[in-house]
Amino acid sequence: MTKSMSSDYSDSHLLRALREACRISGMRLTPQRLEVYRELARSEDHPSAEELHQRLLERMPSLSLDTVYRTLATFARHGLIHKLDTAESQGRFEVADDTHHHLVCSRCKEIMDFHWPGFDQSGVPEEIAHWGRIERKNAVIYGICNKCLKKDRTG
Amino acid sequence: MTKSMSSDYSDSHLLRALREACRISGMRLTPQRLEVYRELARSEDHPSAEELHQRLLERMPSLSLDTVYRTLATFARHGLIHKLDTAESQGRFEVADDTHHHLVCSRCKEIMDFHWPGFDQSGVPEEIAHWGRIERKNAVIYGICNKCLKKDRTG
DNA sequence: TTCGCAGATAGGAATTATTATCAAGAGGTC
DNA sequence: GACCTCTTGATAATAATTCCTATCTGCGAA
Repeated sequence: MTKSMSSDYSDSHLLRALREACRISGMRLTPQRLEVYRELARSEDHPSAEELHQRLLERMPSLSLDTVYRTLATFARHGLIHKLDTAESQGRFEVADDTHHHLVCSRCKEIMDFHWPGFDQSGVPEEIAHWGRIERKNAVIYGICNKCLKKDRTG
Repeated sequence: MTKSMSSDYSDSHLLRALREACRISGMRLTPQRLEVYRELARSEDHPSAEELHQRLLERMPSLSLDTVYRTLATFARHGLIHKLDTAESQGRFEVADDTHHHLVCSRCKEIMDFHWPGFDQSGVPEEIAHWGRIERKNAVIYGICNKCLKKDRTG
């Protein structure tokens, strides 16, 4: 959807981002990391670690699944990739009472609820108006909470 | 946050919703289900199946973890509760290239990307303006895609 | 260019989360 | 109250993810 043409042009632009991130954060650019990143960048779907591993095995027969997991975690930590937020998660639950949204601290992982009537009342973008029957919509906001920010400063 | 006072009043209103859902869908109202629901309703946090099970063991020492899992799945199927959508999921990934959002078919589970500049450009509600440093926000829309709707009609 | 080492990898084993199986038990309708 | 079917508990099985450790390597310093 998003990256409808992963041309050489856009590939290299993503690879530049990767190199840049490595340089800045001191993260090493290993062949494994490069390949994981390229495979993910060229994927039109939203693969799991397992799926990426399968796809990469042809090119890198010795690549271990664990490395894929670790690499993805590393990339996510540096903001190069996102883990999707779409339930079927490793379950956390709440009663479906009033509609609200979630604020997640990416440091301490605490989840806070908040209300957002403006969002609730807005429709959905034209682009998806004819996709099917819409049932509900939910916003998730990520950041770092004051508690964790303070720890940074003092600790 | 949301249910700041789980008073008897609001408890009973939720329990009514549960009874009603049971009546409509033919789902049986067992003591286990009642307790799982009540415990979740009174929880201020967002417990996992494991956590709920722990909390309930005091009251129902013979309650099995499996039952908690099954009950939560049943409730979710009937829309009585939600599984949260906040990453730390059972990983699906994508490169953090352009910002986009996700459309999930609750029937076939397919995930589609879409763009929503109006949402991207809107700020965040006053309520959370001082929570900490906001890094990004993401919308997830649930529904049933045309493909699945069509299957319903023909199949 | 070469060297050294902190950080990265492979491979398998261990954990953790979740589901399936199945016999026994209990809602709810008549 | 009896019956039928859906649920439960216990245990086993599977899936997803992380740990362990010996070995290797990217890359900054010399």
